[in-house]
Order: sequence, then structure tokens, then C-alpha cells
Amino acid sequence: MLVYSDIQTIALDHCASLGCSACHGVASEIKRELQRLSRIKRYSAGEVIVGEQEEIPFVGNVVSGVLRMQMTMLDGRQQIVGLLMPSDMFGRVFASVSHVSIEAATPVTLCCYNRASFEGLLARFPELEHKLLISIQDELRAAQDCIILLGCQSVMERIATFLLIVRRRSPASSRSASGTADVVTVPISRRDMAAYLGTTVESISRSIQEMARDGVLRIIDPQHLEILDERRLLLLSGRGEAEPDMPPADRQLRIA
Amino acid sequence: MLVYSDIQTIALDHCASLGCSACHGVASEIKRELQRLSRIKRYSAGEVIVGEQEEIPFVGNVVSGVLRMQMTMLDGRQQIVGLLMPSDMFGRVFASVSHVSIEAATPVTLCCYNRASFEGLLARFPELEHKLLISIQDELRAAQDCIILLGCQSVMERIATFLLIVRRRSPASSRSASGTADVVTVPISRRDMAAYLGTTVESISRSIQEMARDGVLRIIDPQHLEILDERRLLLLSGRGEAEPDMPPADRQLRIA
DNA sequence: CGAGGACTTGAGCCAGTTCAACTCATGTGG
DNA sequence: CCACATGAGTTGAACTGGCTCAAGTCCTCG
Repeated sequence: MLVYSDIQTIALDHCASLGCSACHGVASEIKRELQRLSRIKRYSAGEVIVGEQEEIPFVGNVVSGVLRMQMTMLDGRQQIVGLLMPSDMFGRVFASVSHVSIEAATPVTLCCYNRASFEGLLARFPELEHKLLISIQDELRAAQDCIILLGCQSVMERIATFLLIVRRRSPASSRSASGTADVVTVPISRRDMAAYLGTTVESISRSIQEMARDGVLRIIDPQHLEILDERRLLLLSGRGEAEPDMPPADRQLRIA
Repeated sequence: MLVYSDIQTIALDHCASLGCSACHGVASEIKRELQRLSRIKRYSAGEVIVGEQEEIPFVGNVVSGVLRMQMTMLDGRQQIVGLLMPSDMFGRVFASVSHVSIEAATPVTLCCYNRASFEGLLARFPELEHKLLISIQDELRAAQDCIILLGCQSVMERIATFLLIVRRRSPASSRSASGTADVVTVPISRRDMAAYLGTTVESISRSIQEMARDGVLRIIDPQHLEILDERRLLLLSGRGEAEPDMPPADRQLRIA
């Protein structure tokens, strides 16, 4: 079992090396301040970090695991409006209450900053606030991609898109060794997938089984899918030749 | 016909009085700079302001009319990922290309700033960048509301929600006189409504006709709907007692 | 006046939901 | 250590909300 000082070390390590949006690439004075304020917190799957309409006590980065931002309608229907993976920021600065509920979709490790203190840093270091602005813009873009997904893609397309996103965002470990099989690790339950993709667990199950029957992928177990035919998965996603694994050349120019 | 200097005057007027997010409530030095850089542009319905994957030459505020942000899939399906109404900002700073297409859904008047110049202002005035950050957060929240809409509401609920949003955002003029009928002016075509709400023009037509049959509203003409039974419209929206026209008391506490 | 676009209406169909049953894997208490 | 409950995932069958296609009206504009 780790003691607090170990955890703290891990935190700084992570924040320094993993590219937390808050810590990465900022001047060393800011980095020192961030490290001084950071606290590591761990939650187990299902725990609520910030409830809907509740005070936002802290903000921060996901170090490991997955957070879900979700909203619940009066009649109980739930929709996940965003998944936060390692290096993503969670929480909302300059807002007293959260309009979404932030929950652990898996066991998570978070690098947290007291919200008021973090806002203080933003005021003192415009450079940091600038970086935050950029990362919120990226989150907005992700939300808009999600709107496309829900607004005009079939369930099969949504699932294919989701698998490609997960693969792109998953740590290098699973894809690194060049000869290794192309295995996607689905980090969340079917139930969360359904709430994220605006469908049902049954439809997800059926679609994935169908992809397996068609030889697009192989089901190792429900969370581990080996991509057998990337091209076909890409076609199924409806986004065709775009996005993932692009010709390396001109890409840097096009990404903000 | 207006000449350029008139337009310029109108621009300053609008930016000063209408509460452009960029101009409103900032220090007078910044305001002077903004006014110096602002240029009014007008577009007629259907014109493309910034194309998908194109350079973003300028950013700014909507003064009048409605802009749509939309994305087109390879096979031609289109989805509107956001509508921009008067006082909303359009364009994306610190990004060389736009990932959405920005088009005039109606005739529009825009208060524009050269993007590079505006970015210069942001760097010089952190206060302005701060305001921009807040407004992007609001846009993110709007996008997340849109995700709820598409992810777990029926077509009828989406339309009811849309009408309530339009009513809330429409200028006081239509609701002001206390005795006046409660008429919502739908500012966009059925086609755009469909692309925004993730449905078809036929379904929209049917739903609105059904609401009229049920006495929830009266169809004056396709763009003008008189709300006859606000409570029922609210129920149809599936968001129940929430959001618009709330009991005035505790509300201020809950809105960020 | 004719063409074209916006909106409405009808009829049939289908993707995806709902409901229900079943298989596993995991965990709990006697 | 087993009996049992519980939850995640899968599968089948029936149903339905909303889509598609087609035809119609009305309005605007050249």
C-alpha cells in the first residue's frame, strides 16, 4: 500500500510526465505553484466526484481511469455528455455549481486543485488561463463531434466511431510493439457506452457481435476487442478516410 | 441604402448597447481598441462565412440574425452543431482552420474583428481573454444541452425544448407588452430545424401540427407560433418545471 | 404564368427499442 | 464450501417512433 508521500510523488511525476493539460509546457514558476497546490485523490468506480447542481470544490486532471460527465432528466433518463480520459481536465472554473454530475466510470486517480486557489493562479498567470482556454476549446470540439455522432449516425456508426476514438486515446502500451495485435481496451461498461452513444446495451451488444461475425473484429472478452480490419471499421464509422492514423505529413498543420 | 460610415456607426452602437460578449463590461481602454478594430459585415441567408477546413480570417459577434455552425459528413448528411444568435460570438481564436462551416441561416449582421488582431488584444488584455474563456464555457454548456437533446429526447420533446429556447433568447420585443399574446418567432427554416434537432422536416411538421391540434399552440404561420399552454409545452419538453420562467426567488443562486 | 422552394400530409417500412429469458462471473452469508 | 443473489453481458421476438418516399398545397420570384 502506498503512503501519502508516495502518492504525492506519483502525482508530480504524472503531472510532469503525462502531460496534464494544466502542467504541460508552462513556465517553471507556474509549474512549481501547480505542484504545490496539487493533491492526488482516488475514487473507485461509481463514486460521484461532483454532483449535479452541487458546489464545485476542486478542479484538476485525470491521471488514470475514466470520468463520465452526465446529466439526469426528471424522469430518470441519463445521458453521458462527455468522457474524461487521462490528461483531460475536469471541473469548471469560475462557476459555483456544476451543471453536470462528474462520476468515476472506472477506478480513477485525479490530480486535484482547490478551485479557488486554481482560479487565483489563473488570475496571476494569464499564460495558464490561455492554456485553459485552448483546452476548453478542444472540449467544445469534442462535444460538437458528439453532436454529430448522436444527430446523424446510425448505432453501428456510433460504435465504430467510439472504438476508433478509444483506440486513438488509449495509452501507447496497447499499440506500441509493432508486431502486436491491434487490441482495443474498452474502458467502460456497456451501460456507460449506451448512455454515451445514445442507445441501449442490447443494441451495442448486437452491433459488436455483428462486427465480429463480419470479421471486422474479434471479441476476446467484452472489454477487449481485436481490430482485424481497420479499413472496414473506418468505413463503418461513416467518417471514411478522415481522422485516425492520418498520412503523417500535412497533419500537424491542420490540428490546432 | 446605408453608406459605410453609417454602418460603422451602427456597429459601434450595437457593440456598445447590445451587449456583444466581446465589448460588454470590459474596461474602456479595451472597449476603445475593440471599437477601433471592429468592422460590420452583412450576409444574406445561405452565404458561407467560414467554410469547413478553411482559414478563419475573422471572429466576432452576431449583431442580428442567426448563424449556423454545421458539419457535413462524407456522404452528405449535415448536422448543425450550434446556432449563434445576437450577442453570441462566432469563430475560433488560436486555430488556423475551422472544423465547422459557419453559414448565415438568415440575413445576418456581424461585428467582426480580424482574427490576428483580436488575438493580439487577447494577449495584451488578459481581462478580455478571461471574458472569452467564460463565454466559451457557456458555449460548451449549450453543446452539452444539445447532446442531451439528441441523446435521449423524443422528437416531440426536442421541438418543445427548441421552441422554449428560442422564446427565451428572442428579443424582449415579442414578449414585452404584458397583455400581448405569447408568440414565438422561429428564426430558421424547417430544414435547419431538422438539421439542428437531428430529425426530418416531415417529423417536425407533424409534431407541430399535433401540438396545435392539442391546443398547446396556435400556428399563425410556419414561423410564428402562439404559445397557448406554456405549462403543457414545458411538460412536453421533458425538462418539466426546470429552466425557463422559473420561480424568481431561489433561481439566481443556481445559475452560474 | 411557370418554376422552384418551403411546408404539409399520407402510407409503408425498418432500425432500434422494449421486454423477457438466459449465461456467466463475482460476491455474500450460512 | 455450497446455495443463492446480483450484476454484466448476450440473445430472441415483438413492437413502434420516426424515417422514407410520394403527392399535394401554397407562396415567391423571375
